[in-house]
Amino acid sequence: MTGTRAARAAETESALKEAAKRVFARTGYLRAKITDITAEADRAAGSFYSHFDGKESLLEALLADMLARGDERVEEAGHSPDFSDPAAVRWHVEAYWRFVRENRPVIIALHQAAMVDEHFARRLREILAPNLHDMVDHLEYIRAQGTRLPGDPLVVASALVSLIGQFTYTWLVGGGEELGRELGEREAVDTLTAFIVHGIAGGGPAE
Amino acid sequence: MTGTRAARAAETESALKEAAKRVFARTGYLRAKITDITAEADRAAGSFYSHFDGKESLLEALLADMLARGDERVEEAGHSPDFSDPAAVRWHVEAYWRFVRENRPVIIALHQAAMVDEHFARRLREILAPNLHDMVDHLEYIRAQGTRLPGDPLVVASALVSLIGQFTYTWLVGGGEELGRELGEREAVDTLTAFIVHGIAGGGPAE
DNA sequence: TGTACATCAGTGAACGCGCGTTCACTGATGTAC
DNA sequence: TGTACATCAGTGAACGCGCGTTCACTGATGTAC
Repeated sequence: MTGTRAARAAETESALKEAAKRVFARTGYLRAKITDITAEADRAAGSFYSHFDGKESLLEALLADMLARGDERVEEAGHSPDFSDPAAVRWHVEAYWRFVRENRPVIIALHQAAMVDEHFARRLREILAPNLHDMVDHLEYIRAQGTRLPGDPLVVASALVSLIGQFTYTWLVGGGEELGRELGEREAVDTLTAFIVHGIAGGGPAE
Repeated sequence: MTGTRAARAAETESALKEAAKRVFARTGYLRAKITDITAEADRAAGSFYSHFDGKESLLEALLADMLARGDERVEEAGHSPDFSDPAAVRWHVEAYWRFVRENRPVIIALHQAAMVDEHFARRLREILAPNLHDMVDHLEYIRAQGTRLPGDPLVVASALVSLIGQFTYTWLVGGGEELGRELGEREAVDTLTAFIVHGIAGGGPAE
């Protein structure tokens, strides 16, 4: 029966990826040793190199998986460009919050890799760029409708991305234990949405 | 003449610290080798250990310097607790922006060290905590005045810290080249201030 | 003021640890005839 | 269907590179008398 070998290899590869995610979530990407990952996956050290060239190539594979799942999602969900509508803002905030929660280990790894490796710094920017430009479009849309923005659309968009990105990271990755409480999705999304809706449109209509 | 020896040692120690800052700004903290620092300072490798126990102890010394300078600053500058006044918000935004700009290498190093070393993760939180609690106080103040906040003061304060911290990091440390433009202090502070003032107070007075 | 000795900052070659990576080997699966 | 051989996934001990850290040494500064 052919295919057993390939199946065994695929199983090991996936075991290594799952193990890597657990190790990244526990120890972080930068501190994770190859042998930590193979041990967690119950394989010998050498096994790793039948599947990946190194830790970077493993992370690249995890990114590909994550983005593939993310893309399916985007297909299904259309969203309103009208940022004066709180529901449109909420859609973005919620999508990002869930994305980070569901991909915590890979997000952690990518952030850490980006600090040390120019390749992953670029990769991180590439991944965030569409989101940023989407925001710029939305902001230009409401400006055309007569809303006075707090600044240049690109600068305001980068403020939105900074806010949503770092807030989410703080509570979901940092865990928020250092802030002495937990924060549920509902409250997080509500607060960010209200803050952003008023923040970008609070200047009222331009005269 | 006594004191020459001590002076020489002090000069080397400070040369190592200055060199470290240049290396951290160029290569980052995590990638910086001890010998990169000693070479940059024009000293022999072994010299390093007459002054510091290792890279961590060097960073701790740089943090102490930074915080000492920061504390002088806080002494002189009183600030208004009334966050419905844009000037009060602006004061915070501007202070943080300048702090990061003036301490870029140490900020970079601290962020990177915090990713890998629990000690520096705690240190980073400790350094940001007073700022966070100051924000909480200001938010509770305006809420007592009748402003309806977008959420719980602690959560909103963490949003403010996230926004200001990440926005500043993006433009001053990332350099913003990836966003295709430069951003001056004036525009940065104006935009953040307007965004925040409306974001926290845009809900109007509570009924 | 001079001499003899002690101390100390700085040097840089050498050592050794940690960990990524290799590679000869095993046992199982697949192929040829 | 059976036998002989080839291929391949996985193993884990061993190798070796990079870099932090040490340490015997140098020359200058400080101290004692």
